[in-house]
Amino acid sequence: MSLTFFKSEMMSIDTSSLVDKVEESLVALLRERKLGVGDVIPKEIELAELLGVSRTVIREALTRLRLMGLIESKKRKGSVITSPDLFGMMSKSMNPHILDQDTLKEIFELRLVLEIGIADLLFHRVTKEDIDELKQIVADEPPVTQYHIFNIDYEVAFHSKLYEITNNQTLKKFQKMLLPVFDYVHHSGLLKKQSLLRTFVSHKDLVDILENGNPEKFRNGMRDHLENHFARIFDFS
Amino acid sequence: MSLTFFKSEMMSIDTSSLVDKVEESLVALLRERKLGVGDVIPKEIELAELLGVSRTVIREALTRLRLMGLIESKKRKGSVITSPDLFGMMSKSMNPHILDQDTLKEIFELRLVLEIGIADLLFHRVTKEDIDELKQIVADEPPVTQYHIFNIDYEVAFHSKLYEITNNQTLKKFQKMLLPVFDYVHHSGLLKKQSLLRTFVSHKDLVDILENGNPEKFRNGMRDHLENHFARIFDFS
DNA sequence: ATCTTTGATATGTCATACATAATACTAATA
DNA sequence: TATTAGTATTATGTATGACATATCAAAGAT
Repeated sequence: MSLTFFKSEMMSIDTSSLVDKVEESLVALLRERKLGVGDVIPKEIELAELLGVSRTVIREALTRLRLMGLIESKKRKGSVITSPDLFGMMSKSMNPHILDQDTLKEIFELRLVLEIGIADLLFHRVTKEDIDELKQIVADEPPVTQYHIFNIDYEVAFHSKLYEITNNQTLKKFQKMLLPVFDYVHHSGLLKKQSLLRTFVSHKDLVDILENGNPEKFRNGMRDHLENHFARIFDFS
Repeated sequence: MSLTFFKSEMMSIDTSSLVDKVEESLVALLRERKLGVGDVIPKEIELAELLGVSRTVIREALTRLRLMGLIESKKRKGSVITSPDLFGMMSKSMNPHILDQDTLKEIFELRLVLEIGIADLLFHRVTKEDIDELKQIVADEPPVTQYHIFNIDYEVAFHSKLYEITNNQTLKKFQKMLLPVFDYVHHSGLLKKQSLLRTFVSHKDLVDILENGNPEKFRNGMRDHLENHFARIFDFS
């Protein structure tokens, strides 16, 4: 037998634990039985018998599903299937103090990408009320000084509202999760200091574009509005 | 005592389970002790004693951390802290068959947002080799017919390469995770059928823009390239 | 008929024992 | 001496049984 044979054999050895397999089995089971949101799944002991493992393993597997937001467990009632919260879990590990620097910077970039990319969604879904609300937010902002020192609260309020307008909950949750990281990176020494070269497209300008312009203009406006951040990214390396 | 008193009492009752608390305690513990990637954490029994709970509870809590990608457990060695894989967990629940329709559509949108938003990253980081590779991919594609029936494989190859050029691993992983969902939504009856109105900006056009144009042109080009998808989204509701 | 109590039930927690795999240590062999 | 084979140790993985607790439902009291 050749060495490569052994290697391929080695590679194919199942390194997953029992719980891993049970987890898969459970997901498969749910799909098989076409169980949807709201349906209760068999109780732990039954599952243990069905799959031929101990309740401990079942419980660990169920814990994972619960963690994924796939099920919710209630005493006496059992576990019911719920619509998975994609970001519920993720947000727990989205801790700036734990993430490494590279990832942090990448998340910073990700936010910029999103803000520019949502232009079309915005224009298609924005309402008169949204425009009014944005105007109100802008009106409440302190006057922009020459040095463009922005208040993080107003910054968040404005951009959060934009995500809201997209009417895309997934996107909204995603942004909410990214926020603390963005804030952290912004204030940490991870990126080059702000250059403050010139005055950029303001929030007010963006609202104007959203009201009277088109997606293309908005993308360019947003790109310019974020120039400060982009400059910090690109200057770093 | 008034009713509202009772109500507020009720509300403030901690509904979280022991495991929930232990989980928080553990994360706090790690941060407190300033444990970084690679450090081993105390063994399960020690943690059980330290926090005054059974090993079962500790294990469930550790399972969660492991699931978050915060730690890795090895027999005999114990558990060591790892750099959390933000999307490792998420990708498990990113199962088209499990997600509800609204979320699926939102993810579909998310992909479009990303592709348009990455223009600046692309232009800042693209190399001559990348351009060549893209040209090669395009050259291998079958001729685009009038009806714009695209082959999903070539589609994926091209767009994946774009994400690669951004040199943003987080973004890349994110895209990889979104792919199956996008594919699923594309083929499912969730969205309106393709309208096939006209010929759009092709992959080749995009490469040209990336080579000779600027971010703004690329964003517009990509927007046009994706017009088909956007039309399906916006026509739905 | 309504409220209270009680009991049944399924998950939550605990304790213990054993299995398994990876490492460290020891001893045998060249 | 160095290398290998075997053995012991150790921490996680799995199994089992017991009890705690919360919730629902039915029986019972008002």
